[in-house]
Amino acid sequence: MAVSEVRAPNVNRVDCPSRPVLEHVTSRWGVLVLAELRDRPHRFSELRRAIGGVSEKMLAQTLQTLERDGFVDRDAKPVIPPRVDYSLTPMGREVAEQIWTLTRWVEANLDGVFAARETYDKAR
Amino acid sequence: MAVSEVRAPNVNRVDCPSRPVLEHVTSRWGVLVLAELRDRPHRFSELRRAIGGVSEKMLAQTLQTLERDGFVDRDAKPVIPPRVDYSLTPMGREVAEQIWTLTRWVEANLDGVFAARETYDKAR
DNA sequence: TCCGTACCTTACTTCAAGGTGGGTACTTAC
DNA sequence: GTAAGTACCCACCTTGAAGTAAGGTACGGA
Repeated sequence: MAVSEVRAPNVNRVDCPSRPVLEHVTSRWGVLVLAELRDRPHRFSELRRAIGGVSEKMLAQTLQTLERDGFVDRDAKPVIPPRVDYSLTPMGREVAEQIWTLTRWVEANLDGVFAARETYDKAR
Repeated sequence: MAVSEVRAPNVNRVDCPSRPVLEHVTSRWGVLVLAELRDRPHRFSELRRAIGGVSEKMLAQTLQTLERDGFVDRDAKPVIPPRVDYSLTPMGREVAEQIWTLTRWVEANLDGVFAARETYDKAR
């Protein structure tokens, strides 16, 4: 074994660097961006129109974070008017697939959640 | 077709009720709680010790939200001192499985993320 | 008698997420 | 000529999420 012990990443550790990464992909807008880019690349304003309620600021911020982490590829063409295409990297495609499954699951099981809430609320 | 059109749930809609649900399961502590409960039921303070950095307040709040949505089952035994066991409902087990896969994926791909960040940061 | 454990709740405070509105630089459509 | 689209960045301010701290209860042990 090596002299310096290399700790395996563990999200349960307060200071584990995997925490922020997980938070980026599960963030409010991160989830929706990844799910949306799953089926095809989008331009900035296309994404903005597709995802209801995102402000330009938050969309730009979210895309930057995801790009920095290596999930999103940004392709800026030096033309006027500006044209920027966002797509998933191979790594991004893997997470997006999982996120997408999760979003579809939630959509499909909404009724179950509502039923649970009714039971819960009636019990008090 | 029926007279009243029933819109299918769509996370991309601002007002779609699936949004909050998705936010609950992908919330900072929600993710970690679900992942932790995946392998076995936990008591409150067990969870608190397992998940680094949660305050009692946030853990209680997170558990309540997940219970109300029907993902977590709360079993409070009327004994002194209080004993409360938290476990996953069948619905909860389905999401937890996905969340768990995601967390493992992130842990396993941390190096890829770091590499991407280095490339990104050096480019400016 | 006071500490410690277990499972919370409430009040107070802080900090970051997010919204708003402005600016840029250029083009096409009205 | 003026408005709108494109893809942002920047500064300001509000809101809500989260942290901190303390209280509450019923007991068991020192």
